[in-house]
Amino acid sequence: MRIGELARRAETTPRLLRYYEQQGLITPHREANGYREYDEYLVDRVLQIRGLLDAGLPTRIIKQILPCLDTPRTIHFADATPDMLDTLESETDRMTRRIQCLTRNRDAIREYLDVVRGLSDQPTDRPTEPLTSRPEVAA
Amino acid sequence: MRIGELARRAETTPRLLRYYEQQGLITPHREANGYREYDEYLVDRVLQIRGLLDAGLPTRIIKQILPCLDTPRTIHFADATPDMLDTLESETDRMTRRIQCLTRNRDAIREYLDVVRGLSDQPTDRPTEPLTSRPEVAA
DNA sequence: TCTATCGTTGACATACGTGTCAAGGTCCAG
DNA sequence: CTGGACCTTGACACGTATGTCAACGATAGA
Repeated sequence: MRIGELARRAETTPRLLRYYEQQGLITPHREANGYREYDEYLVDRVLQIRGLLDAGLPTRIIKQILPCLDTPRTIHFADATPDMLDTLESETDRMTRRIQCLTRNRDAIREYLDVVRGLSDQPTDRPTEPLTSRPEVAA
Repeated sequence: MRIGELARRAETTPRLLRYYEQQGLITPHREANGYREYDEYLVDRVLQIRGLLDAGLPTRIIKQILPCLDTPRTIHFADATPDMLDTLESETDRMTRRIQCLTRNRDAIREYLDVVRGLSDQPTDRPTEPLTSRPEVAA
């Protein structure tokens, strides 16, 4: 498929697809007329790239981890140098920390929302007790 | 405490603390001489900010969610406008998606690392079978 | 054939988080 | 009093992910 269709299907823009290509994340081949030609599987790949980008990973790292994400699993020995593996290892650690941070904070926001919604749904007479400490009201 | 100490304790730089202040994330008071004076609790707060930043959230959003993260829980009615709550709700959704994306990809990398390590630890004669499909070797 | 739509490259622009530097003020130890 | 460590503000710079625009080529439908 061509760049426009991929952009639509992967919820992005042609501009960004060219950017990802320039960063080495995807490498479409070319039609005779010079148009980029994208394989079907790139729809998911681009979605994946965008997810990782949104999660805060830089293209530099994404480029390194993409080869590990192939399925059916293919081992790319060329990429599997020892310090490449170390990079990956520490990157998974960072990802774990991100996950923990996001989870903790998301849950805290949820709890806050629950309390606020609870307060506004039932006017003022319910005890609002499942809290660790009595909520004070701040202007 | 002053900016240098906070920077050290929160593993960052004075530059960034001033930036976070400018973005409205923290508001130290001032000593008589104009020096910024930070409360103790800001060490954790800054760590939290940095975690969220690293997880890909922009300061704009972090600024909105910080008031929800107070503990003991304090409800800030001033911030609890209906569309503020909507923002928070959709932001928790985005965070959930990020978490899923990070988790999926981290696990995939882990699996990859396990396979590679398995291959190099035991030379070549073990079947390497817990895979969904036989790993091919790509140059 | 004309025109609209899509593609190409290249350049410039912007937002954001961060680094770095300059010019100067504060404060403490020697 | 002086030197060094620390603080102030302000400015400029950079990398990264994006938007946008210009100038041009390709393609398909009226």
